[in-house]
Amino acid sequence: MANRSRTKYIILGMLTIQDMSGYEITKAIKSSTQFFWSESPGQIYPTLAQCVKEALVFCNDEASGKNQRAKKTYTITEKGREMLAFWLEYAPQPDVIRNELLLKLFFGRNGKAQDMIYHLMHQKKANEAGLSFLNSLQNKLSLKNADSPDLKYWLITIDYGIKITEAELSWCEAALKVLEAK
Amino acid sequence: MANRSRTKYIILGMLTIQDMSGYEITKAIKSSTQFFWSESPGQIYPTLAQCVKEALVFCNDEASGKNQRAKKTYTITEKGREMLAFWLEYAPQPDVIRNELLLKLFFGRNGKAQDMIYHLMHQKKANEAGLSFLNSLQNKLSLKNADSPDLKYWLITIDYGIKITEAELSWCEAALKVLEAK
DNA sequence: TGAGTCATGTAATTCGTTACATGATTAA
DNA sequence: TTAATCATGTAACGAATTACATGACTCA
Repeated sequence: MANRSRTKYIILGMLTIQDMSGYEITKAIKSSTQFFWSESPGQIYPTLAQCVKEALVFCNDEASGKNQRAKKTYTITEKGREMLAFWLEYAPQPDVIRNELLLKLFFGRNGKAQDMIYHLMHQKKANEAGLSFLNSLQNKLSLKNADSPDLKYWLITIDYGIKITEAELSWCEAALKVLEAK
Repeated sequence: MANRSRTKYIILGMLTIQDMSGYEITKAIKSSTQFFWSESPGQIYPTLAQCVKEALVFCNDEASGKNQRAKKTYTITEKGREMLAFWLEYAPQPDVIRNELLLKLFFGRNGKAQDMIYHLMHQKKANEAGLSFLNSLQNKLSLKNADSPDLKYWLITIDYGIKITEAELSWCEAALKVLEAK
């Protein structure tokens, strides 16, 4: 089943916010969607080139003779907007879920309880850091984009991050209690 | 960076519970770890063969002359147990997180609000079903494995599922309120 | 006798990451 | 001047899924 990749759509989506270069798209993903969607640069650049070929985006080619590695920015085309809208209509496909911490815990009795406790403490700290990142992101976004039609949707995704991280944190604490008892 | 696959470890782990065939391992994964770890049969069989080659598991070969497709069961070896224990010590590696529902919502203003509401309602139903599955799994496991040293760990993973699903459910409801409010 | 499930395995293909190569610009 | 970051891109590789091929057993 070909074409299951959604790199194309995150690129198109990012370009609805503003014109960007491949590098900027990569950075934008890292700073805003990282907690529910990630992409590597080695995926972004070829897909971007493919989007140009399909006329979904337009390349504002600044390639002067001198600088071969000049920054190129991309603009989404009408066709690109249509493709994005079309994709949005369809039911999201369930993604592979893989959580190595859970897998280790599931087989935990074959290892040292102390190691499991250590893994959980590490996870707890990561959750605490994640929570403070999400809270500051929430504030920053709300202030900077008060008038943006995107804001409502962005806040929904951040709310997801916060609720899930809080739940994970409370699970960590409960699990630690179970393993530390006795 | 080779050998990042953890299929080997889930196979070894499953074989610490009891001897199983490849088919049974696949089924066991589907019925117990599916909500945090999945594997496809096309991954299980070759990895199982590899484990035999590395002497991590032993094949109880019932291959009589007649039935070429007889069920083969596998037993974990001492070396396999060591390998599993070794893996358990190490900090879990962060796995790729991909949530297409979130990605669609993030770019939601480029689509119809009604579609986003529909996607969320679908997710809400899936969470409700998941919750009832996890609750019955919790009961079944507790009764059937009351004396098993694995039980404590298994319940921790189920508790994760329940807490996360509940959080997702409450997020769905909150998000629906935001989007349905005019 | 036909459907469904039990059961094992392979091949093709896709997806995506990592590592590398290259070079410009900027701030200490 | 040198380290960091900005910036684009390719090649090699690995992981994993899907689809397919094969065939036995069981139950209605």
